[in-house]
Amino acid sequence: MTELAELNYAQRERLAFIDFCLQFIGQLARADLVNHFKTGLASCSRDLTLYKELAPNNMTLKHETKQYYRTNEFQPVFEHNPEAILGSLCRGFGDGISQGINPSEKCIDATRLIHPDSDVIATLMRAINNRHAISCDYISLTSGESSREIIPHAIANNGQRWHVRAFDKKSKEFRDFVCTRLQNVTEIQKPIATMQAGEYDKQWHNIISIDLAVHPTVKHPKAIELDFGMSGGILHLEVREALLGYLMRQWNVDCSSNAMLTGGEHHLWLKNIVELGGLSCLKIAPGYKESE
Amino acid sequence: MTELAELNYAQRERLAFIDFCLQFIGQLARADLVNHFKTGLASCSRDLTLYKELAPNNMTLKHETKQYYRTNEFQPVFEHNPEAILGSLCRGFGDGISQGINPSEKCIDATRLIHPDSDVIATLMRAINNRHAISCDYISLTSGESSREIIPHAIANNGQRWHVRAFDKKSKEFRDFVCTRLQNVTEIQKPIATMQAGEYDKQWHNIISIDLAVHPTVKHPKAIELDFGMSGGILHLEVREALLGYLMRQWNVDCSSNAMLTGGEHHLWLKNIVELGGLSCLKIAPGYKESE
DNA sequence: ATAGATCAAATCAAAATGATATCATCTAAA
DNA sequence: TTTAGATGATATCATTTTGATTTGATCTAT
Repeated sequence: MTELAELNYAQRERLAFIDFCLQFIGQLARADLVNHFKTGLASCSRDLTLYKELAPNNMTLKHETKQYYRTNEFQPVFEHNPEAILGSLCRGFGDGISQGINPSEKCIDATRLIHPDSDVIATLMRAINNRHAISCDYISLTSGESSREIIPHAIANNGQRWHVRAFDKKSKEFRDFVCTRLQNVTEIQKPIATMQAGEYDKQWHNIISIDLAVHPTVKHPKAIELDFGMSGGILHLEVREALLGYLMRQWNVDCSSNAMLTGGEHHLWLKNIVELGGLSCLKIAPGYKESE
Repeated sequence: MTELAELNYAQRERLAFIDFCLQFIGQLARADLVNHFKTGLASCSRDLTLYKELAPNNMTLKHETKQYYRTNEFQPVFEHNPEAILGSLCRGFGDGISQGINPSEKCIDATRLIHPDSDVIATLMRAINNRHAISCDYISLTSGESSREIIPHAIANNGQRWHVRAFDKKSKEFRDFVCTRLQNVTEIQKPIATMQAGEYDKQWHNIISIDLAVHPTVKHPKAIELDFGMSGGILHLEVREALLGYLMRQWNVDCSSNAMLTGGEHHLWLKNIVELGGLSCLKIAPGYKESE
């Protein structure tokens, strides 16, 4: 009996592809494998035979259409990560290499309007890994353009934009910089000062426990419980302090102390806001009042 | 001279991995390849030699650290899609198969709080491909729980949730259903009526041209122009009518006729709102007034 | 009935891979 | 300073995987 673990990387990939197509498309022909992996026809037959050996009841060949079909007894051989599945469906699989783009008409991801430059990302990531500073020109929404030296230690998406978390030499504190607003980014090839390293970014490393509850104005709370996979109407999360405000804004979480926001767009309420005490990061959160 | 196109899928994948590591991490050791592809050490040496042949100036071996380093003359051999890059960095590459999860500390994607069940997605996708209806129990925010038969034709992410676009037999029109609010989903194995097919979903197929402009209240418009890659302060988009409202809400686009919203959270304004005429899909858009 | 498409299975040659041994280079500990 | 240990390169050979080709089966469409 063949075991999955015995197989090499390429073979497992092809079997995973078969598994995926059956589960999420329902059918599969040899030509699909040839197209995707640029492999020979004979290989496809072999792979299909191998898959049948691993999961005899997962598919049947219909000669009418010359395709394999998923059976009702289908049991996935591979665990497919839900987020990754949706990504693959949207992109039309890509080829695993350059993520080829055959965007699907049937699975459409949210429109991303902000696309960081990949050279900027590359330079940032290398600086992060090398523990180096970068010099750049930054355009702030409040103060406009200026040259900066910053020491980045992480990149994060706040739901809309990609930010880089970095020590800012100008203000001498850790801050967020929007990746698309960085220009002329250059890695500075020398060691950084100790206190500028990511380890000293308190707000980044401080993990905050929050309880999100269904907002009391919601008429059918079960819908929201299902959305967020809540048990007992509560979603418990552990969040970096530096990212908490963004999260609240992204999910439109009512951060008033008594869930007093109305308007219908708030599905969630930050239940333990009072216990958390004052947090400057919540300034941007819906309904948050600082002086309480 | 070896050409990229001559190589097989597995080899190209490994070379792409080398290329990616150099560009986005800056360094690479044989062990990284062994870990990722579960390959033999000798193979790694072969792959590295092959990569050197393809791009002689992209990396140098430093014996001090026994690693290869990206040179300043680096020219990527593969085109890496920006969105895919960030995904790979966040997930710690995965293994291309089950998208193995070694979440990175240095690259953090936005927190997804809503995770559609992969069996639901699978059933929906198969029904879409097979042009079949499904039966399910749906919990609506406004009207609560009910059994439905719907004919799905696409899945879309509206920035927060995954929706399925489907003909609803109950209301006899095309509507959006939140994937996480579907329960007991079953494919109905029989042909659908003509008018229920996706081709007849007018709002889905109607493509609307919109012009987004930097909101007049923004102090440093260049920051926003950079974010959205605008030329001349305008971002032109073609959007499905069915998704337009979500897009406006996702990006907080001021949809009032004269960009009258204040508050600082609006970076964009829908400049050609007047030309568009009344659109019911904009009901949920910030600042939209129906009777004008 | 027949041509055409697609699948399966078998065979053989070519290519890729894994295992192993030997050597080189550099670091870090003795 | 010397030496052990880690990691890299390279070469060789056996094994495995893959590609190409042929033959045969099944079904559709004409």
